[in-house]
Amino acid sequence: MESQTLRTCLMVGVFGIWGEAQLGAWEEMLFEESLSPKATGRETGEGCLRKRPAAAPAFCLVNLAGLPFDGNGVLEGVHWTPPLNTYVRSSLLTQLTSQPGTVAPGSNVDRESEQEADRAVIAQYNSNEGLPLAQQRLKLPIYKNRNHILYLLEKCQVVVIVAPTGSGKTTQLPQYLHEAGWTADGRVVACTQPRRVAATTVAMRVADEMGVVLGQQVGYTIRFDDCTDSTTTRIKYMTDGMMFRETLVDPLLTKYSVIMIDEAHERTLYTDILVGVLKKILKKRPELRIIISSATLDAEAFYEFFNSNETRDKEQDTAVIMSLEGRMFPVDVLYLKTPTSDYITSSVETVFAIHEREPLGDILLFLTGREEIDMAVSLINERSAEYARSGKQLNALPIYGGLTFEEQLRVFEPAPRETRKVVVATNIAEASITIEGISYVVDAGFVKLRTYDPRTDMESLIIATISRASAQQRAGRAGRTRPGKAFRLYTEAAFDALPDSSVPEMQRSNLATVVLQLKALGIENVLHFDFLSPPPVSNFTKALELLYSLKALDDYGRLTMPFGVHLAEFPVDPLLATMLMNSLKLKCSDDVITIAAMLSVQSIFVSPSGQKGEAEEEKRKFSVEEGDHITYLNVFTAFLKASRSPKWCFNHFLNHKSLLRVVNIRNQLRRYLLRFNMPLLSCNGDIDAVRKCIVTGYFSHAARLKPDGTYATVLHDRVLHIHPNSVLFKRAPAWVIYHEVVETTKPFMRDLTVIEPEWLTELAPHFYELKAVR
DNA sequence: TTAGTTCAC
Repeated sequence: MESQTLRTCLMVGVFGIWGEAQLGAWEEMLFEESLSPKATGRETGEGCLRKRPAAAPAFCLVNLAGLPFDGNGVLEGVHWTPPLNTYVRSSLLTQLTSQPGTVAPGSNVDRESEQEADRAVIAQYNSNEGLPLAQQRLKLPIYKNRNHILYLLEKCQVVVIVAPTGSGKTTQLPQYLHEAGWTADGRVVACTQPRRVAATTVAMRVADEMGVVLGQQVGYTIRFDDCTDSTTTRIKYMTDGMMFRETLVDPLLTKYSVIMIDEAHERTLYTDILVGVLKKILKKRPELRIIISSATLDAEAFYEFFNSNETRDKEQDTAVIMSLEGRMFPVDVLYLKTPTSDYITSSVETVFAIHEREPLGDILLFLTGREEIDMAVSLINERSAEYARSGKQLNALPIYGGLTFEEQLRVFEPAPRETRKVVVATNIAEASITIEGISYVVDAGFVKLRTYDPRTDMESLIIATISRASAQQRAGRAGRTRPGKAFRLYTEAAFDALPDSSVPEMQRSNLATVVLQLKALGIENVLHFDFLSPPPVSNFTKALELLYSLKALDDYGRLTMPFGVHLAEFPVDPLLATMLMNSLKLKCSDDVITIAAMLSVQSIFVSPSGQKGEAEEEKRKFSVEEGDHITYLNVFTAFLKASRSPKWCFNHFLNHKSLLRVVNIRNQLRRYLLRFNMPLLSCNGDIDAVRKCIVTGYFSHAARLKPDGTYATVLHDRVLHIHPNSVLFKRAPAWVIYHEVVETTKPFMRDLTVIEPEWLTELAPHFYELKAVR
């Protein structure tokens, strides 16, 4: 039935009357913390994240063309003296003065580069390679601090270690702890990493150094890959997400004697949650030791967060900061004398200026996204043709997350003789991957950042200025193998005005998962949870409302049994998990886990530049008018029918690795359903059952077509557009539900399914009601 | 007409 003829529209039910006052009342009534009875009283910082205007020209115009660098032109040389607090500065100074002798073995694995953990590790330079491992260990900068660190750990519950990349902290500290007896009596030393690749490669390195089999005394745990032995493993590397998962099983993490949170300065979501949870655990387990390892800033914040000494006697501090030197070569930093308004042009000019004036060495250029990178790459390569006769060519190569693994690999190949390599990268080259041979860094000073607006539940990608910590990290990329130079496309004054560090992910995220998992951990009063940087209250309000509407929380804000408890266990987004939980009723669990797994993986469809037309054509073969979710179902079914063939994927412009990952995730989700006593049921062609099941999770993400061709959300009447990647892009269904909204140039709905409006009131009567318009 | 980067046994 045509919905408009019903003369009805859908109205928001329950949540129209919900305000923050109501929530406040909730809070007083019922939340009680199970781990620690003491509320902190810490204020939550609402509005911590301010949106910056897109592509904000922080600088005004200057033309760099052909101007020399050294003193008499636009760029002036400034030695690297970042305005840091004293202990960090002292460590940096040692770093600068330390002899550029060798590359620490630890640094090889500190920041490995790879797209998937199952791929071969990219080989990196290690001038100590000829030495036996034991001797290499003694050469590390951290070695001379070994006993001091161990002493501090005896004395204090928390040691904050400030150590730059290459100090050896990640590989050495857990070994020192093991040697010093912290792993006696079956106890385990753990070290968490923000990235899967780091966890696996560091574990391999350490197993090597200790001469043991990986998975025995030394192991790692990441999603889908537990390479540990419950009885023999003493040193365990793991992702921070996995460590948090462990708290759900063993809230006091009793088997660990020391937990090291590595790369804490990155302030990822899970790092921040863990830090808060660990603070609680410390109160219950005075014998537990925590090492927070941070590359640069933030050390003071961690120290203050953990130090529970209320006297003025420093001797009674429960936390201490210790700084270590790194093993890096000096990097000269040069700033623009006057700002630029066009950082892309400026960056290209700078690349050529380096090429003409500086000795051999590759260049790494940081921009914000694919569009900018592709433009810069073609500008550089075009102009480089002019150098063809002189034999001194430039070869520009792009790298960003959206490229296939093979395309990414190209930046690791050494440039041909007489050619200088220019790697044009997103933030991916700041921490995730390391390219050897880089001597010059050009830093435009911007990054694309995800932000979250709780009012509309929308995420946006905005271009923002980087932090000083980021700028420093980027500059450091020039000094990995020999002294280098960093050219910052902003003034020194602009650098000084940058924030110390970027806003932690925790403060710019949808908190539904965080709230759900904290509650599963027994922390009822999530608003008063002791966060290192508390998120805005409105983000919590939104998350609590959402979980209530999914029926994961009851009227008292407690997890419902068993629904909410199961929801928290699923390693997927709560909306997705709800869809899975409801799939039994609608008899389509077998199909819905496929869809959930497909949505958990990015870039199923491949669209190589130059073959866009063919790729579109192939995609159309799988497309159905019901929308993207059912299209994904088609793709996966066809993939299985084609026996998971890589060639078949290649021919149909599908990402084989992504689809294999889907198989993996799908199996994992299936295990969860079976554990919850939910048998796998196939819809047997009843696609409507699948669509309805999607609605049971995503009813709040409903939108309807307006006469002008745009869409409006049912909830807030927000204007939305169909994302160009959607199979529904050129169609105009009257009612849709969407998986997510991403605001780039416009607010786009990504991953859509066509629905009947009646389904909303049928499947979510607590949320929607029908109301006559006239 | 479009894409920062991660993570979850």
